Amino acid sequence: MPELPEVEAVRLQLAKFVVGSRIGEIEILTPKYEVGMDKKKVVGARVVNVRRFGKILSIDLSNGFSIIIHLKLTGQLIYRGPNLKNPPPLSSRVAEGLPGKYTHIIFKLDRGGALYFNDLRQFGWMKIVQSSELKFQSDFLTKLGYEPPVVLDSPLPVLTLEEFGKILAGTKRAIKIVLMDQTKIAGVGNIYANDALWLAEINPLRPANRLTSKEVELLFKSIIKVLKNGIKMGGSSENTFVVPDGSEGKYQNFTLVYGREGLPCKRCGEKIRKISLGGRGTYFCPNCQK
DNA sequence: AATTTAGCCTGCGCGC
DNA sequence: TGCGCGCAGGCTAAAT
Repeated sequence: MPELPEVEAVRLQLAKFVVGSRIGEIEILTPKYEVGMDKKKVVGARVVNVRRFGKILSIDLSNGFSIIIHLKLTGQLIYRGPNLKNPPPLSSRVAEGLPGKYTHIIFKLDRGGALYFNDLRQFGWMKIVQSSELKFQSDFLTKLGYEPPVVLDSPLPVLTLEEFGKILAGTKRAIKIVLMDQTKIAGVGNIYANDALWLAEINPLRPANRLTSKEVELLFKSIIKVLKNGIKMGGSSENTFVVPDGSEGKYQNFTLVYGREGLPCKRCGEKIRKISLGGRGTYFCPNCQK
């Protein structure tokens, strides 16, 4: 499930592969993906930049339009073409080749390149907007909040410790729910919320406004730490996630607590418990996360 | 105004 | 073996 580190891994490869390419034909294979995709706004334009706003990607074009994309749970963007010299083996997470069973959109690029949008569950979306409309708190960015400082060139305003403290003090919702609220903090999803809380030794159910200032600071640092580690590992291929060259991330092999139900806590050895919180799988150590 | 819930969609694992 | 059913999950819109 692509969160900030996963989407960042996609962004880095896309920037390498498609910046400078000209968009030729666009094939939309699944009718529901025609909504918001007015092809003639982008055909013939050149890709000038690839940005990331939280979990949303923006492919910026030379003609003032941007293609914005949310991969949600199972979306994939895969590139094949001349800018990928030695493609690694296509992960088995990409079903039935390219185009495959779950390919919905194909962007034909110049010099024989192509960008494929796959999505098994079809929760992901893609739409074309004017680049000038991609502003902080705009509807097109679904009113995303501040972003934890983990990359140098994020277009969203940086989440500071002070701002983080204010956000937590303003709600009594469970801390994990708040961490995953994109309108408050952009980019943190289920995997990294679980791991950050484990690292900070804080129970996911704790009301946000009841954290001590010490805990707030530790949690802030923990969020940054786990996100940076996720980026370093190229993201987590827990589900169907792959990067544009078709290879997988590594973080799923190094999660601190996520997905470790019944396994020993990496800190104290206690059995990791799984509960449902806000409809999402929540993993924690009942001994060291108080 | 803040918070919770249903729905989008498909594959998978479970029980019968 | 095979079938149906519930569950998973990010995010939005609607309901409370």
